[in-house]
Amino acid sequence: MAAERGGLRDLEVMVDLLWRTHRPGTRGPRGSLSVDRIVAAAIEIADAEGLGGVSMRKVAERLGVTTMSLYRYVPRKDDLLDLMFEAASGQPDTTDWPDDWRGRLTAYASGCRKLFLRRPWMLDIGISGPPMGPNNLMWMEVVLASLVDTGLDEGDMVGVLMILSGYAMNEARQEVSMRRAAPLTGVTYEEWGEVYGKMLARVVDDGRYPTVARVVRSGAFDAGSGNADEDFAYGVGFILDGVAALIRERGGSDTAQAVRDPQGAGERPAGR
Amino acid sequence: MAAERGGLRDLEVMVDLLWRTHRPGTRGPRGSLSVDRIVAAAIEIADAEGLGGVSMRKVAERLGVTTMSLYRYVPRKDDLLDLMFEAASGQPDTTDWPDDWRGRLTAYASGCRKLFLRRPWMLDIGISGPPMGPNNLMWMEVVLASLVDTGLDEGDMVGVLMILSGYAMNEARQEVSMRRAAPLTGVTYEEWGEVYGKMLARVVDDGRYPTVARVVRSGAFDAGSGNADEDFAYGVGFILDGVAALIRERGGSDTAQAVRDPQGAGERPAGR
DNA sequence: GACTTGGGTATACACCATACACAGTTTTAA
DNA sequence: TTAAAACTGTGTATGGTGTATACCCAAGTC
Repeated sequence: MAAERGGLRDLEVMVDLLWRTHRPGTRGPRGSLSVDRIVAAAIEIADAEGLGGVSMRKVAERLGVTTMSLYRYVPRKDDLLDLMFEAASGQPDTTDWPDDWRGRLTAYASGCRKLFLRRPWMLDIGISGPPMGPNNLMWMEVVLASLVDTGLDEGDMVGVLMILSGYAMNEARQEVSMRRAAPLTGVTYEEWGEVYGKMLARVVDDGRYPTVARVVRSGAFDAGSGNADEDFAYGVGFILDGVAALIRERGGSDTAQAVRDPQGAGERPAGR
Repeated sequence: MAAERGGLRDLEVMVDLLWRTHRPGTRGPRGSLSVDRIVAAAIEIADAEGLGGVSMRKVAERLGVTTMSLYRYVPRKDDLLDLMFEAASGQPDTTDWPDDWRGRLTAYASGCRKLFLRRPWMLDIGISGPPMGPNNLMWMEVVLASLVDTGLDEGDMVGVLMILSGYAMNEARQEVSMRRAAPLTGVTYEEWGEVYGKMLARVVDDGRYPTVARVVRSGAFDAGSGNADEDFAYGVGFILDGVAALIRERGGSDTAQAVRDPQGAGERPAGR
């Protein structure tokens, strides 16, 4: 499905869809459907069967209407997918976020990851552009706002955002793909590292991959061996160390922040 | 298509496919096709029409055979996609890579990015697991090997690899999606930042997104305004600064490496 | 020679997104 | 009051998709 995504798409229309800004057009009969109901139905299916289970037919069926009636509300299926992504993102819940930038960015990253782990199908939707919906923009807002007092300029902030969100998405994708493979291959997520190692061992020990072989043997790929959450936090901490260094370089008030830092930043979990 | 990827898949078979290790089975007639030819044909189509143009029928047509004959060589279309990804990756060309870890990681990242920009359809293939093919493993090998003398342990090395490759992929994805949107929306990649800003301005200035509004106004999103390559290099440099800090923390020989560092690491391009 | 194995084919199925024309309903304009 | 216009949902149709199944035939083994 992701193949041609982003190819043909009217930006203005999409923005109207994302923000539900629509001339109601008071002429004809009031529609029985709504973008909200369609998206909700599609999300229910995706939650139950994965993104592959989402077809226009099935969405329409669930709503008790014909397939084609959906097209009165959504121009193309790909647009529906974008709307699903936006809706499933929801507003970030920042109620128990700490006050310092480091804590907030940590919370953001783990919030992203949890979201993707809860709704793995979101990872199957190819992002067709920068965030434009209210929810995704709010996620963006909370990150950027966390960095606003650090002395970083806007370009830095965007860079940090991209690196962090990219990492969260990547880690989630990795974990999800392993969990998905589990049912058939019969290897659970926790055993994956071992299996991966065995798989590679059959093939890698020809001297062309000495470092890979060494790393595999070291057990560094045993993803689930330790706590996956800890591994993730370690990676995030690593990135945030970089951010701290950048802040220092830009002459920002890093020390003040560092003192307030609640987690042992450079410390990495024993398992890794 | 990407929906159910990784769901049902026999790992052993896939490894055999990726490494072309197959009992030739000398009994029946020698096949006129081969995995190589099939993958090559599929890649030609993807290069010309994008991943959406790749169907089993069209691949078969191009090879002058029936659709179903392909299934004698490739169990499922998703497997063919994985094989395409592996084949298109090719072996990394490290001939003019520098010797220091920083230079090598920089070269790796930009090699990744260039690869994805040259073959955007690779980004549309959902990664179904860790790298297992000879080419992708070699990419992994060259990165890990670059870090082997830095004092980082294996877990660190894997973490660095994931962050860096994830960033490269993400940046490429962003750029590709903008370029793809260009034909219809009429906005070129270079104008995207401006358009994005205008789009958001219509909707964002309600006080709920003060930081986003500010960042948009600052022009930080004007992706093409400066040199995209420079922007990317800046992000990579930022990550590598973090790596350097980690090396220092682990007691590795960072100073020696830093001296050999060919690029002004912390320096960021003016455009950003 | 009989038998096994595997390659390529033909057919068929279920499903997909979506283009198009139309019927019914509601509001607006004349 | 009437006619036009706008809008919603339906039915039908088109041209695709991945792949299961059964088949025929060539090539090697016994």
